[in-house]
Amino acid sequence: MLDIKLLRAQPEVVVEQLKRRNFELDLTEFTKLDAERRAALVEAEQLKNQQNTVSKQIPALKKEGKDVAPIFAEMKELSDKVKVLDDKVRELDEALRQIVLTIPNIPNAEVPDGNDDSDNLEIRKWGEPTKFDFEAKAHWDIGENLDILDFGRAAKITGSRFTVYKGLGAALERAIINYFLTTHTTKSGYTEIFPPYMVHRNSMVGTGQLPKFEEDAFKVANTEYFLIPTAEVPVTNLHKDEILSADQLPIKYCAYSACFRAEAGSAGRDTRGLIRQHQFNKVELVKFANPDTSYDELETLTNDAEKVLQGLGLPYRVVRLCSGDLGFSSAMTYDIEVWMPSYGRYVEISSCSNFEDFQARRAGIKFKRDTNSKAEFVHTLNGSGVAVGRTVAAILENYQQADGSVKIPEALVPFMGTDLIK
RNA sequence: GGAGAUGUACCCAAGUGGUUGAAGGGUCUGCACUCGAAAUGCAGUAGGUCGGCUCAAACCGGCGCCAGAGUUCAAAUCUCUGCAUCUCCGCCA
Repeated sequence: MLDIKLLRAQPEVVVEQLKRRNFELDLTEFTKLDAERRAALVEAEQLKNQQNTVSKQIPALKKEGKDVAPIFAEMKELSDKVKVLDDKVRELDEALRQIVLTIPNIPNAEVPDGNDDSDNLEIRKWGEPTKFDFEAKAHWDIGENLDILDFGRAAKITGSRFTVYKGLGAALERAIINYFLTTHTTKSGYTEIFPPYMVHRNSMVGTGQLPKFEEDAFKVANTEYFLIPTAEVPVTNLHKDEILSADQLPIKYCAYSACFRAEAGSAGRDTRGLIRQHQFNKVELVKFANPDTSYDELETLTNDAEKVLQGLGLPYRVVRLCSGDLGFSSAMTYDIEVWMPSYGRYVEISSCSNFEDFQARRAGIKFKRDTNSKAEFVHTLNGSGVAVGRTVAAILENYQQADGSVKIPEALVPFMGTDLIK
């Protein structure tokens, strides 16, 4: 959520900044409602002040035996007026909130201008795209040939965009989760969280999935709960409505969770294999940072995510998303893209973002520089560290052998108990 | 799922309709005393949020006793709904 004071004071600046992400912001309705709200609020507050003043005198007047009936009649009128005005303010508040909640974050100045992912800026590359002296297969074929992935039976028991992992396939998924969490907690200083997989509406609003993108989420029938699309939602909301102290920052959490996405609007895209599923596993990194250093924290967070890909020996590159490709809540995002031989290109495996105070304002997450200073919003950051299913896909494809077997990256062998799937 | 109880500030806790601007402790902070600390004394410890006036601060006002709705001239206090916690029962991994 943007600062309402900024929308008031410099609307033209906000409109200009949001054009960079191809978002046309029309503030006429906002400005009108905001002025109405303040007028009604000031009037209501003046009347309430009058109510309070008179109410305080009533016990004394009663004691003196004065007739208070005429005063009560007057106060009744006042009270009715206040009720009308309060209702009006409440309605306007809600209307304004709905407007502000659907305005995306302002891109950071360092974000390159652009329309879509073709305008993203490559920052660095690690490793070289894998070369094969035989005809390389796609991971869905490798997985089915080795009898470790079963898309057909997953479709039978649930539907499309689900996968059954079997045998060493299931073991590989589990080993990767374990390797990621172990690395982040022991090498990079993150505290592990295991969160609920369902959250209420307010949490989804706090991180920015709602109200705008409800169609992307799974809502649990007969409840007001949503299946989490990422551990970002419960983990960021851990500190909702809290005031932290500066010496706690940065707070660094990592969390494994299953993630659930409706994938509305992506019909026909990535229909084969593990790339785009309704349910997938992910280890997420989340930081709560002092605004002064949040961009340094974004760099280290991205590096922490890269670390696990380096450990697995998977070639990747890091791109800075252009303004048009930026997510709703983000001020700046680095995507980490792993080399996927079947696609013949790099494919997103992690998205690391600084949301600045956009989520913190929605969720009420603040900190104090010291005991006497005013509470300020923290900056929140997160990134995948990294997507597990896509890692399985990348390992199957990049480590496949001519005989159809797949070597296990050395770092995973202790977690797998074997160095080969055949 | 059933029955009962509870929800007041950083913590404990008083408060059954009006001068509550929420008692009293604890904690913490400052000051005094002290070489320093402890003890003691004094002071502060309701922050936050939304507004007004402002470059800003100061100042002034609205809200605030889990959340929301209601009754009333007036609600921490009465009523309803929801949420959370605790105890017991049922069920269950």
